[in-house]
Amino acid sequence: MSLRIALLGTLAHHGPASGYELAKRFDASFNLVWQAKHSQIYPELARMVESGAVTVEDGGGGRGRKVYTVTDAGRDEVVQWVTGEDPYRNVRNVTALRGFLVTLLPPDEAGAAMRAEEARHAATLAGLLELQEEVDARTAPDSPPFGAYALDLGLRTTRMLEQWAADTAEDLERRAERSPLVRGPRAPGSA
Amino acid sequence: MSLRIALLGTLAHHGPASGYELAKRFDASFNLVWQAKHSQIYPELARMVESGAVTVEDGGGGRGRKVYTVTDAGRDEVVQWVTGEDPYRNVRNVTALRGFLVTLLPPDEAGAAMRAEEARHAATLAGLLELQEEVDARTAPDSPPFGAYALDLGLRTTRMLEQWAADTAEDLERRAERSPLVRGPRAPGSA
DNA sequence: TGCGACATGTAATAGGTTACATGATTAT
DNA sequence: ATAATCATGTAACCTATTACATGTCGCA
Repeated sequence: MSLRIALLGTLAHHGPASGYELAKRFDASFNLVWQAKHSQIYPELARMVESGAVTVEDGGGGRGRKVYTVTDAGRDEVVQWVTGEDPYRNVRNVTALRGFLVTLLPPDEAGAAMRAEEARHAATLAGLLELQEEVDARTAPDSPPFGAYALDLGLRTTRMLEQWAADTAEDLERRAERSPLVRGPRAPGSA
Repeated sequence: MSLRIALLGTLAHHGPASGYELAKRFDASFNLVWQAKHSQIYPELARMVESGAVTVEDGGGGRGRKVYTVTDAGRDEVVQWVTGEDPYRNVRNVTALRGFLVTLLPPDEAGAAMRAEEARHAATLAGLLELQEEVDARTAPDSPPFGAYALDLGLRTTRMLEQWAADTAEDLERRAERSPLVRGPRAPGSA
């Protein structure tokens, strides 16, 4: 259901677009937030035309370009979704799974695994900061914060993940140093 | 593929269990990290028996209880996965989507939506803290940090989300103050 | 005897990825 | 000409959720 919202939302933000353009947007800037392949997008657009959330026009060019525009009903759907309560609760947290399973390794190997995790997040952070600079450069200072909140969230998330990996690695390293027998305080950051 | 790892991991942590017990674990403490219904777990267990990652024994009781145990090969698979590089990159971030779409609302409504988001995260945090206390109470101080790193990550994530929602709400409220005349909910195609 | 917890499965459907298939336009 | 990009679609397959279906055991 949320792919539909994501599509309607981007159409509302950036104006009418073709399925192809939407697919590219999901591959690029929107990639932090949501992902979708064209094979998923095209049928969804067809369904949305059927239900009246968008309209189609022939946009000429290529092999018959189709341009989609949000209707008032579609816009309403988005507003309803943003305002409404969360029906969401699907967690598939690979990082947490790793953090959970890392205790199956001997402490020194576990520490190394977490250092690798830390490095991955550091690399992601660098990429995001670059993206932010790029966005900042071509955005007027007074313009509305389209996408800026999501980018901010991405940065915060990555920094948090990096810090967690570092702290967890440190804890594991302390355990490895102290003795081959596992002992000691619980995870860092526990209040 | 990761459901398999999650199952093998819990079997390695807590020892042999039935599909029913695993399903309950996914419903309770493991819920922060991963989710799975029994209808997904039973077939996966059958597949794992076939590939030799686990073994089955008849556990008697009920209507033919089956107890599953990890093999060395299964344990190896988990270690390989934890140690290995990430092939993961599937983002379906409902919170970020909300943050992205909230700019479609007039500033005051957007601020209210973000305050609601903040409250949701605050409630989650309260639940997690309760869980942590509960876990602490029945865990010996010397025991290894099984699951503690994942719980720590859950707490950090929720705190970060709550803070982000609060900061975003504040920003939106500032903007609403500055331009008290409500613009329509339609964003006229950015430019 | 009837309910709730224990226990296992299948079927239908929805959501998502990879691979297959086609064709026009533009730049080298 | 031929490769890249624009452009749209379908099919096969995997993953995940909801609903259906069955049966045992213990307890009130």
